[in-house]
Amino acid sequence: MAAEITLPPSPHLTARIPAGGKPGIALFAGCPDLIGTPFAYAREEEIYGEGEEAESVYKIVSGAVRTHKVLNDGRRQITGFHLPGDLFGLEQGEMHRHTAEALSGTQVLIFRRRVIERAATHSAEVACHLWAMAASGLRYAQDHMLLLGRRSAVERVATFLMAVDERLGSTGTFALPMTRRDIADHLGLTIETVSRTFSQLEEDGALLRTGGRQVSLRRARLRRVVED
Amino acid sequence: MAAEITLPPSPHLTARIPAGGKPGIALFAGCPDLIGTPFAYAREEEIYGEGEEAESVYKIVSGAVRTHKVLNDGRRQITGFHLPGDLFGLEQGEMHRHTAEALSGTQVLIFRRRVIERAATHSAEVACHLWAMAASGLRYAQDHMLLLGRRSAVERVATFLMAVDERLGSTGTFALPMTRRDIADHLGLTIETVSRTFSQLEEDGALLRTGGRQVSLRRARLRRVVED
DNA sequence: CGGTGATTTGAATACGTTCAAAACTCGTGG
DNA sequence: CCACGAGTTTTGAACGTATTCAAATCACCG
Repeated sequence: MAAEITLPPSPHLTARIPAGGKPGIALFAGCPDLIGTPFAYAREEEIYGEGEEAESVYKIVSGAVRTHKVLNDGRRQITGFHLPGDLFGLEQGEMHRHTAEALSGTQVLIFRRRVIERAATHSAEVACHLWAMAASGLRYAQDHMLLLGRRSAVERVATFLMAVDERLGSTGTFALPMTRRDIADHLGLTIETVSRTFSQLEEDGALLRTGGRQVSLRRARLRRVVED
Repeated sequence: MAAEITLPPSPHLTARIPAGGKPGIALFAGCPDLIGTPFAYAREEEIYGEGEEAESVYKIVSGAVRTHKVLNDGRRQITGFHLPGDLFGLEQGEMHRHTAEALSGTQVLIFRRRVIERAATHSAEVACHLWAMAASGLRYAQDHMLLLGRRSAVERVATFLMAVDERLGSTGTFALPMTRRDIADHLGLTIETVSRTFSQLEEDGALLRTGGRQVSLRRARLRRVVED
């Protein structure tokens, strides 16, 4: 399934690339020696699976990726969505602790984990970068724990929409890069509840749906829903 | 409230200290230059608050600590419990992103964050330690996301009991160091649901309660409840 | 334009919550 | 040593939010 051909980049996300300057092929801004190999995955293609040996680390050039964990009966928790510029698959340990799949056609740069790890043992700068990455993931995960443990369905969906808007450039109008199922599995809800909540938010004038995944947010109203 | 006197260490937790050898006063095993100052907190005392400047990092010598986040209406999510040998309060950034409080009388070693951060920029070893800490926190948080987003009340409580047992030495019999409210706020439940779930697990023969917080686990049965 | 998968909507159900009160623990003082 | 009292935990009953099961509608790709 993996294709080395260049896939057409997903239209709603590529706009972000220039925001951080050209992504280049280096892992970190100041580390020209950590070079990645370009690669591409098709929509819904698995990039790596939970339990596999963590050989590679990925940086998104275009497209979008989800990472998740599953229980043996199929219940799934999406631990994160990753957009252009984001790194994923960076584990500290030999194994991947979740599965990664492309949401849409996705171009990445692939780095060898061993090389990065070795660089970290020699360079405090690289190691600090790795620390920063892990710390930022930790902040996100802890915020999400609060959302999953203590927020209602409307609050979860409203929070999610505002977060996606911000990561997509804060235009207030965008196409969601993921399905209702993905949203549900990220927010700890069912697709039906997510759908009903979208409808409710639309009735309340907190958003507008114009066909499919396209949404326009009324940010002030959404903020009032979350209210913290 | 903060006291420099030596408090009697909490009896159910101190047994763990020898497991990792004497904790000493250094932050990491191989870094004798990062020295901590002993300090003690009383039961229920706040160690630091969300939003405060993160001046210090703490390593527990005896006792136990919880860290949490709150919404403005009081809903609380406990992001972690910390036992002897554990580090907490290590942020990457100027601010604490949660509140830390002592569960019982707790002795800690205090380190200056600035010193650690500066050491990290010079020493790849220190920086790698910090990465390892953050990565281990991230693994825990992501596992907990799955629990909060996708597991039932019984599964959450059973998972929690097994995890506490393991951290307390895998004896199968111990006193829970935290209240029902703390457990509830960690598992995204109410105290009533936690209590009812304990009762149900006892009926099912998965555990035995002998007064207050003392429990004896039937691990095989608990494992069957979680079943993954 | 047809078909397939995604999304929305509806009705019934279930799980966990809320509100209320009883029972139990444990520290304190008589 | 026992009794008291405050806080914690347990139990009960009614309720509500999100889930489940089912079906209709919509969007998009060929």
